[in-house]
Parts: sequence; structure tokens; C-alpha cells
Amino acid sequence: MSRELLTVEVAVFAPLRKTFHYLPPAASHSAVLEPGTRVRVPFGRTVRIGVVLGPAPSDASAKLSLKKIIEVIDSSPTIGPELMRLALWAADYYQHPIGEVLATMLPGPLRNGRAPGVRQTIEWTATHSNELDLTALARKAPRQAAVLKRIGESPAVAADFEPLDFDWRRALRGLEKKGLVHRRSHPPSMMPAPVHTAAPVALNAAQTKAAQSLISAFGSFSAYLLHGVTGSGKTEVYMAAIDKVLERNMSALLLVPEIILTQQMVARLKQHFGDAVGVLHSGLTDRERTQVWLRCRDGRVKILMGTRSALWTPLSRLGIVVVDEEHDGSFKQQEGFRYNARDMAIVRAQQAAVPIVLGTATPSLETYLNVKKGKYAYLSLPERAGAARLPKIRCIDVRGLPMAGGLSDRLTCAINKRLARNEQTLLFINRRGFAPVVLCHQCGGIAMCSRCDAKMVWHKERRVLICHHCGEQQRIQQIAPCCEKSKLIPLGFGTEQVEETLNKLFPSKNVARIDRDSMRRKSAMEDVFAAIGDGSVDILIGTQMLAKGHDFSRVTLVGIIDADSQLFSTDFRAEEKLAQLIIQVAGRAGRAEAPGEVLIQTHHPGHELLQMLIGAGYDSFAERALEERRSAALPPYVPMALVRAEAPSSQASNDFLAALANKVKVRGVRGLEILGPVPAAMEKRAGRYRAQLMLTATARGVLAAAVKLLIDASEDVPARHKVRWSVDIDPQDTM
DNA sequence: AGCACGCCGACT
DNA sequence: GTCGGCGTGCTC
Repeated sequence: MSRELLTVEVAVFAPLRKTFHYLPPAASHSAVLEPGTRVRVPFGRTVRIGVVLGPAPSDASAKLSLKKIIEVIDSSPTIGPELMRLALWAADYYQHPIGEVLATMLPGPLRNGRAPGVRQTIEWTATHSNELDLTALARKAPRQAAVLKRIGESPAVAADFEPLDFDWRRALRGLEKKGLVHRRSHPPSMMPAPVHTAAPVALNAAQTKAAQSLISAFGSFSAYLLHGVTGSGKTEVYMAAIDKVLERNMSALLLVPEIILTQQMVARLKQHFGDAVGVLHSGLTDRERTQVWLRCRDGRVKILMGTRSALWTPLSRLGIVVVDEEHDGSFKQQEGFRYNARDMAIVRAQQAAVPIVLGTATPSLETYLNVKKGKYAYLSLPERAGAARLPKIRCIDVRGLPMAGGLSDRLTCAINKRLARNEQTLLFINRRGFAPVVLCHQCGGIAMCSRCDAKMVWHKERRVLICHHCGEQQRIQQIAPCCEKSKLIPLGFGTEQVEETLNKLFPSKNVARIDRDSMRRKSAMEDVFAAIGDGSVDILIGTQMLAKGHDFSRVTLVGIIDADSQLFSTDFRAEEKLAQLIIQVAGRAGRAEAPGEVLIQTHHPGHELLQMLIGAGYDSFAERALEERRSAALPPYVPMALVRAEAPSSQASNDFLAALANKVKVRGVRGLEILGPVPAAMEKRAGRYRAQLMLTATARGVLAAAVKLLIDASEDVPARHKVRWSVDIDPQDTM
């Protein structure tokens, strides 16, 4: 074999748009250097981790003096052929360095070259050695007794003890010492395979039809929009399809937006599928994440439910992909490797030749268009399960109405009615804190962030002013040292203020607030949701955080306190997002027999979007919005890319982007439109000045070529080191 | 991204 | 005379 054949091409974990060639380590045989294998390599003066892409092209390394791989970390590829293919596709589509793409795909420890240490699973068995006296034990050591009771007849594992809200590990140690239990550990692969015994999911006619369509599509790629209002039972359709996937001994990938808010779905899946369910979300430790990843790869997890990054998890014999709430913006990663997990899920399904279903009550305009073009099949669940009816949506024209702390008296009146009937109310305002603007009565000054073009938000409870963009905090006293005795005047209102108003208006009622500030304690969320469930909360006030996923069965009134700020945003997706929010929150009301009502406070009740949405529904709104996008030549009709730059000076960002734009313009790409450079909507953020270049094109290929050209051209722009810049393909927002 | 090389200002 | 500022260039 020739020497060249042994050299391999490696994607080093560095943000470089190049790959590097290495010789195998002395002791190694080339056979183990398959694509996807992790290696430790000398890189400059340091050592880095990288992934083997394949044999190096024979001519490429001729004139280079090659270094040797220090260590081949894996005995078999950590990134299998399917995910390697997806990674290469994504790196090309998003024009992102392949090394960084591969690095983001892996859980932290694997990214750092740690060996995938498989944790042993420990099983606990009761010994029953000497007919123990349970009542005596219960008196002396109630916790140990409770743990022992859990073990019962069959061996128990950690998950069985999780519901116990005390230190059960300690109790187990105690029991072990007494010889009442003993442990046995085995590698997970030795654990008995999870048996799927659940009864079939009960479906109504529409659900059955939808599930049947998915099931009949098994074995080849096809995409579906499952369009169903909240409460129409999309989850049952997924579950019924997944049941059939499991019957074929295949696995399922289920992507969701924000898992903390989808606890109900996790619970239902676990109840139905038991141990075959794995969950990945941002709350896990590195270790937990790696364990789930390994369990998926080894086929122990058959149904993986997770947020964005779960997309990159290896699953043996993938049978179906589900993206729930596909319209949600959180599927798009907003920094680094800016991929859209929903779009990549389509590609993954395509490459794996399996069906994919996108579920939502409010399809994104991208998905709508794909249905119209016939690229996605349309499945709908028109009814709400059970007797529940959809709520009425109405505007409150607040012009000239008396307002208290953001609440019009008409809204207050509606809340009062619910309180009298012992029903719950849900109020939304997309601003945390007490007041978004603070004015000094003495000098008229408005508290601004020193590092951003943004106003400081008053957080009354914490007695600070906070910048919501960079996190900077100022103690209240510091804002206007010249006017120490001055009264501060709050302008506008946030969740804290609305909460205060509600407490004043309804002193005998319970008001709960849900936003990032009130949920800082880890168990806060569970506590509040429990309180809501048992009816001890009368009014709930919160940010969008509240709009996702959770069902509140006793809510009959939803109030949107301020729709106006989103009606007139400069971002081209703002209206779409607001429409989705309104329909999504409407889905939170009136689940049971009691019909719900949605009230939107606005100064512009005649606004076309609101009229359309309320009068004709989301579909009509979407048709109309698509028409506007078409005439404005915006996505989804044209592909778009954004080049973002930030630097310590406004000029540096601007000059750099202008230089890039010129380099591309000189080449005269046909069908390409370059807008900018323009300053970002909030130019200064965290002390850096931001600007952007917007590229649109008549076709994907044109856009891709232009972006490639631009990236190549950046090499000869001397100012490139003065700015931090990135390419964003299919940007979620253009601010 | 690191990391070092390299050429100009204030210090034990 | 040095220590260190961050501009520039490279990493198989």
C-alpha cells in the first residue's frame, strides 16, 4: 500500500474552514481510521481533537510535511455514517466550518475527547433474609422503610426511587449495611430490553386517519404537516405512529421547543413507552447528556424526545421523525453554528428514508408554502378532543379607556367575572420587571444602559435597574446622583407591575407570576404549576414563557395586555410571531366544558392582522401574510442570508461589511440582491457596534454561491481581524 | 479560536 | 535597559 493512502483528512475542532492531513500513529493500522473516528492531533503548538473525514486526496498532501496522529480515541467511529453525511450536508448548507459542526454535534465530554465511559446500571433487590419486621423498621427508619417498600418483589433501579423526595441513596446505604438489600450492577446492554406492553392509544376518527397516513408512509421519505389546534390531540397521533415504529423494532426522534414547558408530554410518553423513552434538554449535566446519547446509540432508547441539539443524536434504525410545534423560533440556534433543527430534521429524515411529521396549530409560513407547493402532505385535526370548544378572540379598544397598571377596566371586569365563577385567568405581557422605562422627575433623564442602546428596566423586587440585553445592573440610587431626592417615574409596565396591580385590585385572590425572574429557583416552576393544577391560583401573569406547551384546564380567560409593541416591529417576521402567539395562548383557554375567551388590549383594533386573525382565523391570516411576503420578495419566497458583524467601533463593522459587499458586487452575481451594510436595530449591544448585510437571491444556488464568494473574499479584507462576524443562513430575525 | 512572533511605550 | 501592549499570521 502506498504511503499516501494512509494519510487521512481530519476535521479539527477549530473554527477554521479548512481540513488537515495527518499520518496514522506508528502503532496503528489504517483499518481503524474510518470516517467519524475521533483522533487527538498536534495542531500548531497545541493538541486538538478532531474527526477523521476519510483518506486524504493523494495529491493534496504531497508537498506538506505531515504530522502524526497522537492518538486514535475511538475503536469504532463515534459519529456514524448517517450523521457524518448529515454533518457534511449541514456544513455546506450553513457555510460553517465542518470541525465546528462536528464538535457541536457531540455532548461535551465526547467533544473533549473523553472516552464514552458507560455507566453501570445498579439494580437493588430486597433480601427477605429473615422475615424482617417492616413496622418496626418504619418506626425507627421511615425513609428506609419507604425505600424498601419501593423495591418490593422485583429488582429496582434508580428511576424507581426518583419520586421519593428525600435522600433515598442514603436510605439505600443504610439498608445495605443492615443486609436488607443487595446491589448488582451490570452494563446497560445487559439490562433486560424494555418491553413495550402499553395498550394502544385511543384515537378519534381524525387522529386515526392522520396516524394511518404516517404509518403507511413508513420506509421512505415523506413530509407531513399535522395541523391541529391545541387540545386536538397531536400527541396521540405521534404516539400511535411511534407504537408501530417500535413494532418494527425501529426508533423515533421527537424534537420539541422548550422541554421544561413540556413536562406533561414527557410524562405521557414515559407512561406509555416506559424505559424506552430518553429525554435530552438543557437542564441536564454533561454526564447525563452523554449517558442518554450512548443509550440512544446502543439502541436502549427507542424514543428520543429532546430540544434542538437532540437532532444530532445517533439512533439505531430510525423509523420516524417528529417535530412538535414546528413554528417555534427556538429550533434555530442563534449563535455559533446557526442551524435550524426543524429544517435539518427534514434532511435527516430524507437521508434516512423515513417519514417526518411537523405538528403545530400555527404553521410557520415556510411550512405553509411547502404544503401549498405539494412538498408536504397535509393532515389536520379539526376538532378539539372531548367537548371543549375554541375560545372567542376579541380586541379591547383601549383608546381613551381608564387604565390601571396596564389593565383596562374592561379587562378587569372580565377577570372579575371569572373570579366570581371560580375560574382561572391567564394574562400575558412580553416584558419582565416592573417598568421598562424609568424617568427622573428632577432632570427628566431616562436611565439608559451604558453598554447598549437600550433603556434600563426597573425591577422593583430586586431593587435594581437591569439591561435586558447585556445583563448590566445598577442599584436604583446610582442612576441619577445629581437628583438624589428626585422621585423616579416608571413609564410602561412589566409583569411585576401587573402583578402588583392585580394584588391591589383583588386582595383576597391568589396571583402567581411566571417569568424568568420568578422562576429562578429550580423547583419554582413545578410549585407554581402544582398550585395552578389544584386550583389555588386564581390569576396567572407571565411572559411568552407561559404560552408554550402547558395546559391549564381551568383557565377560561386569556388576556394579552399589550399587542401594540409587536404590531409595529421592523422585523419582517413580527406579525407572524404575534399571530402564532395569539392562537397559541387561545389554545390555553376553555379546555373543559366552559367556553373560553381571549381578550387583546390594543390601541389599533382595526389593524389588518388582528382583524384577519380574529375574523377569519389563522389560515386566512397565513394566506394573506404569504401574499405580502411574495410581493415584498421576502422568505419563504426568496432565500435569505445575513452577514452580521460587530466591533468596538461603528465604523469598523460598517467598513468591513462594505468591503465584503463590494468584493461580491464586483463579481456581478446575477439574481443576487445585497442590502446594506446597515446598522442593527439596536446598534450598540454589550459595548459592541453591530451591523449587517442582507443577501437575497432568486434561487438557493445563487445565494449559496454568493455566500461562498463572500467568505472567500473575506480572506483579502485586511480589517477582518478587527471584527467578529458570522454568516446566518435563513435568519430567524433580521434585527 | 489559540498561540506566538514582532515591533513600540512606561517601569522595577 | 526590560515588561507588555495587541496587530498579524499560522495551524497538516
